[in-house]
Amino acid sequence: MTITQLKYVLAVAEHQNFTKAAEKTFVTQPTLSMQIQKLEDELDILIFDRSKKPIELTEVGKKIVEQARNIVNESERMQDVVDQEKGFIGGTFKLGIIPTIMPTLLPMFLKNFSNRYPKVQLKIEELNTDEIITKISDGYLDAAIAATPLKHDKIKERVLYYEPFVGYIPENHRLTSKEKLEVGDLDIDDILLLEDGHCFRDGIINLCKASKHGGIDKFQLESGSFETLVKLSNEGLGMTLLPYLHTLDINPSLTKNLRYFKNPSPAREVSLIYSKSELKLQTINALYDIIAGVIRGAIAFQDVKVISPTKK
Amino acid sequence: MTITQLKYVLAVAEHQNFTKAAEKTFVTQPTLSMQIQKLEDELDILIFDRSKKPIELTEVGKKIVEQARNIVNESERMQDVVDQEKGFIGGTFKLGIIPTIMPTLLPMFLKNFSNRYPKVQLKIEELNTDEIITKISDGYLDAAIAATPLKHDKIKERVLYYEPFVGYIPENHRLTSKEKLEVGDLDIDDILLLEDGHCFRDGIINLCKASKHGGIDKFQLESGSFETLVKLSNEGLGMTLLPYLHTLDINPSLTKNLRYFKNPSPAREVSLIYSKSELKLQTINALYDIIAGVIRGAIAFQDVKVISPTKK
DNA sequence: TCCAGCTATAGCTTATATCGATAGAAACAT
DNA sequence: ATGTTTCTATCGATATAAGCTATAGCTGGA
Repeated sequence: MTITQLKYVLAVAEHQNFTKAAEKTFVTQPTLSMQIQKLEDELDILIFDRSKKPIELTEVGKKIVEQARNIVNESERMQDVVDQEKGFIGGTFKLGIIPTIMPTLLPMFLKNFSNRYPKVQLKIEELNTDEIITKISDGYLDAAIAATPLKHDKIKERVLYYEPFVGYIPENHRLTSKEKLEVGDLDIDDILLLEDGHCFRDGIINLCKASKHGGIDKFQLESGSFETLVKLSNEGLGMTLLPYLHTLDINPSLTKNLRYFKNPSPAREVSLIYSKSELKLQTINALYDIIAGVIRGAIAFQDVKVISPTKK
Repeated sequence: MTITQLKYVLAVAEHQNFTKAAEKTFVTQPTLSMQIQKLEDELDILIFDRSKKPIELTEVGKKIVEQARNIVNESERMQDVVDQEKGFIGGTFKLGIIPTIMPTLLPMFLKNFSNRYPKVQLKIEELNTDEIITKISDGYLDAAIAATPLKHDKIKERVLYYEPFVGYIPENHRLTSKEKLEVGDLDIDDILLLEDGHCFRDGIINLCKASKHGGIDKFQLESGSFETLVKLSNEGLGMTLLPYLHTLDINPSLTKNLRYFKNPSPAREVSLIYSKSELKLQTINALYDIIAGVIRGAIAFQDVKVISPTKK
C-alpha cells in the first residue's frame, strides 16, 4: 500500500470514472487501473464495483475511502510541519467563519491579506460553531473565526475584537423613545432572533436569561439573515439585536432606529481560533495581525461585557 | 514521501541507530540510509543529527516523527478496516484496563479468551481513566475496561457488570456491630481511600457527597492498593470500601469484617468501551461475550445504585 | 450492428528500492 | 599514538515496480 495508490483511489471515488481520475492525477488511465488493482489484490477486497455505470464504491470500498482520506490528509500535513519550522508562509490555508461574521468581516481583510501574502491560497468556508470545532479538531480547517469563549480542550483562542450588540428598535416600539438601551429593557419574547444554530442567537438568549430569570416561552419569528430581521422588525413584529459591524451596512434611512447600550455594553468576543497543534502558526499569526489591524479602525468600544456564545 | 520511508524514520528514531533499525525493518542499512536521505531531500530538512552519538533527532525531526507516527498508525488501520468487513478476528488488539479492575478481572477471562481466539494477540495495559479516554480517541487503544458512565462523545460503552461496593469494617469500629451498611453510615473522614487518580476513589467521594452535603476536609491516609488499605484498616486507622470482586481474594480470616450494603447497594458500573469508529468490532464483541460470560457466574447482585466514577 | 465511452491487458521503458561490498568517520581500547 | 570496533555513507549492480503507448474487450445507446 502506497500513498500514491490511496490518492488514486480517492480520485476515482470522487470522479466515479477512471479516465477522468487519471487526468486529475496526471497519469494515464492504465496506470491508475493497475495501481488500484494492486491495492485491491493486496487487501484482498474489491474497492469499486465496476459493473455499475457510473462506477460505484463497494461497501468495503466506502470504508477504505474514508480511511484513505485520513491517511492522505495526515500525509499532506507533513509538508505543513516542515513549513512551520522554516517559517514559510504559503500553501493552502483553510479558514472557517461563522455566518454572522462572514459578510461583514471578510471584505475588510481579504484583499489586504492576499496582497500581503500572495503565496497563501486562502480557502474560506462558512460554517457554524459546532462544525468549526469538529473540523479544527480533525485538521480539516487550519483556523476559524468564531464567537468565543468556547473553552475547548484542543482549541486555542486569540481575541480579535469585542463587537457590541446594538438594538434595532422600529418606530412605535415601547423602547423607541429610549436613547440608550439597558439589558433590563429586553424582553426575549419581543426580540426577533436568527434561526436555531447561530451562536449569535444563543448569545442573545443568554443575555436575556441573565437579565431576568424567567423561562423562555416562545420565539415569535426566526430568520437566517439580519436583513430579514430588520425588515420584519419594520413590519412591527418586534425589535431585534444586531452585531455592531452589521449596523455599518444598514440603509442610512434606518440608522435612526439604532440604539446602543449603556456601558458596559453587552458584546460578543470574536476570536481567531486554531488547533493546539499549532500547524501553520506563521500563517495564523499573519492573519491575526492583518485582521486586528483593519478592525482597529472600525471598532472603538472599550467598556463591554462579554456574553457567552454557547447554549445553557 | 512513502509510508515505507516513514516507517524507517520511526525505526531509526526508536533505536537511535541505523544498523539496528535496519535489522528491525528487515532491510540492509544502506537501504535505510538512502531512503531517509531521500525523504530529507524531499522535505529539504534534516531529520537526524548524525554528528551526535548516539544519533539524535533534530528539532524538526521530532515533529516529523510525530506526524510520521500519525500517518503510519492510520495506514495500519487500513488492514483493520478490511478485517472488519471480512469478520476476521485476529491481529493485535490493544486493551486498556484501569488499575482497580485489572488484578481481579484479568485472570478471570484472559486464558479463556486466548484459547478461544488464538489469532488475536492481546496487548494489555494498565491505565487510568483519563489516559484510556485519550488513547481510545487517538486510536492507540482498540478498547478498554473502565468504570462508567463517562458520557464521552467519541466513545461507546457496553456495560459488563455492576460491581457493588463492600465495606471493610475493622474490629472495634463504630460500625462493627451493623450487619448491613447504609450510605448514611459513611463518614468520608473515616474512610481510607486510594491515592488520587483512581476513579474508584472519586466514586466513593461522590457517594459520600451524595449522602451528606458537608465538605470534604481531609483524607487521613492514602494508598495505591486495596491490600494496603485493608492492612491499614486492621491497624485501626478507619474503615475502607472495596469493589466486590476484590473481596473474593481477601484472606478468609478477614472475611468476617466485610459488610454489604442494604439494597440498593452502591455500585460501580464496569463497561467495555471503544471508539465510535468501531474498528475491530468483531474482536470487541468476542471480548464482550467472553467477559460477560465469566462474570455471570461471579456477580449475582441485582438491586444496585450506580455511583458516578468522575470527579465533581 | 455500429459506434462511443470505459476499463483491462500486453509489451516495453524508465525509475527506484534494495542489495552486497566497501569507504570513511568517529569512538574506544591498548 | 595506533589498531580495533562501530557506525553511516557511497558505489555499482540488479530486481522490482511504476509508468507509458497501443490495443483489446466490454457495455449501452443510436
